[in-house]
Amino acid sequence: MTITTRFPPSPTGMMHIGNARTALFNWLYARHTGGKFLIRIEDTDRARHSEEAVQVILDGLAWLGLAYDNMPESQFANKQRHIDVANDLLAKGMAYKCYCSPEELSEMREQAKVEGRPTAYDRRWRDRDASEAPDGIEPVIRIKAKLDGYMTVNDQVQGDVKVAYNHLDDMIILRSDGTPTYMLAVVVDDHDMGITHVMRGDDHLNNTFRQNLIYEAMGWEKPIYAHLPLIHGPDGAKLSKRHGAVGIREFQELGYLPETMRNYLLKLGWAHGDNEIISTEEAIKLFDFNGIGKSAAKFDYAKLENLNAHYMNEADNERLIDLLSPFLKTHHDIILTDIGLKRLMAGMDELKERAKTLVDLAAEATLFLNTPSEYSEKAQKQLNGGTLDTLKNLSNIFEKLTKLTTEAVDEACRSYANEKLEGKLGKVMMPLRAALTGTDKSPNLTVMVAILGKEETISRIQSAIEYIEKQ
RNA sequence: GUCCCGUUCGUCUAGGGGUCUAGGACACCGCCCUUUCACGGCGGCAACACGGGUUCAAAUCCCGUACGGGACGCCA
Repeated sequence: MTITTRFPPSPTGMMHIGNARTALFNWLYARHTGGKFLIRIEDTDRARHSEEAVQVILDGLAWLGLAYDNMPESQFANKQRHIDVANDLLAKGMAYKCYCSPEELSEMREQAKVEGRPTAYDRRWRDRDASEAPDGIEPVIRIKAKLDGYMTVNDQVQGDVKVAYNHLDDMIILRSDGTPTYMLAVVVDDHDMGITHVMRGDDHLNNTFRQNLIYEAMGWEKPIYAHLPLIHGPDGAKLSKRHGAVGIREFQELGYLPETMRNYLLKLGWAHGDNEIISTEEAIKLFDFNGIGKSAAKFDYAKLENLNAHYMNEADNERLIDLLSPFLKTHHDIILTDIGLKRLMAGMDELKERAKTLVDLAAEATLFLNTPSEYSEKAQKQLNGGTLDTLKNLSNIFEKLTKLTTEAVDEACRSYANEKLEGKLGKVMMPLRAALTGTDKSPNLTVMVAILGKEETISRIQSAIEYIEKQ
């Protein structure tokens, strides 16, 4: 049998990082075993459903590079099949009609709470005859759970987990309006799609027992389960918006690379010895249930950033420039010209080594693309009467050089420092940095000068000289 | 309240009875490199939740306690 995993998101308008990890693990396992990875959209809640919301999920998967092996299936489309199964169960006596109104049920739960009993449905209609049904109430269909013994789930992550059958309630499988519930739909779809391995969040562990009731009643083979611990925020609570970015789209917009996310998410809850940097190819080779941890992990934004710096540094220059374009546009309102493109290509080795995210990279790239429009406070301190001569002299020296290569610039700056400034290179470089970039931090200046070229370099120095003279 | 799960440095984790004076990574601190910032190099700080067992020997196995998390919908 081909190993088949699945990712069944409900279209909520965003793809939570936790779901992204679930998708990644399922994808990895399918690739590792040479099996299949299927997508199913859990869109049975029609009120909340929208095409855009579905697209957000699909976009997220595409960005992460998780290709699936089917046409994304709609759970809603399988509605009739779910209903048929419910009726089948009813006919077999494995399910029954319950005529409780929602009000009656909540009353029952209230009462149970007060008395300290479990709040599960008390099976009051399990053995009653339909003739006792009150008027005007459309029944729901509930599954009949066994009353004795225990169900054991051999979870690939959690180990053997045992629950008494009588703790499982007779859950609703078909609503009073005739629509199937999630519990029924997942089981039927997973079975029909030939899902062999169900990997999902820990929060579904309890559901597993109830869902297994359906597998057992239908005589279907149950899948192998693996329940992943949840991802928490720094404060230990379920990761949510108040902790910072949680949607995969947000991470994209913050300038993280997909390979970073894959590596980080993989390591969050899965480990292979001391390996930290794991390529996707390696991950496919190594991924297994053994490496999955049992406890919830806190999301660490600092570590993510560090990893991203690593992958940025490794990334291909042309690809980085492609990825950078939208950031230049949205953050700096820059559209790359031919000259800009050339400068970035020349400076990318220098730039990418320094940046942690594409947002950082865009900001630094700006130094190559834009003439400074203002000088930062620290830059202003470098531009005064004391450095005016230095800048004027540098301008002349650069003017006379036939070609501003890194070596030539370096040589010129050093000998100027030796002759006029007691060998203090910083006294040459810091004013030059301020003049060229408008800041006190920048990539290697000799590289910058070489990339900017004679005309642009001298023009920027001249602007700084004018600025000083106006003071 | 009921049921289920978890607990190793601040964080992610390695560890599956002796090799653990508990290893790695991020963060933090210090030094070096250096024209700045960053990178890089070197070094440092820092953890087996607690209490009982089992055993010659426990971070590793068992039980309990505490704490944390999750589930208890005609949502998915």
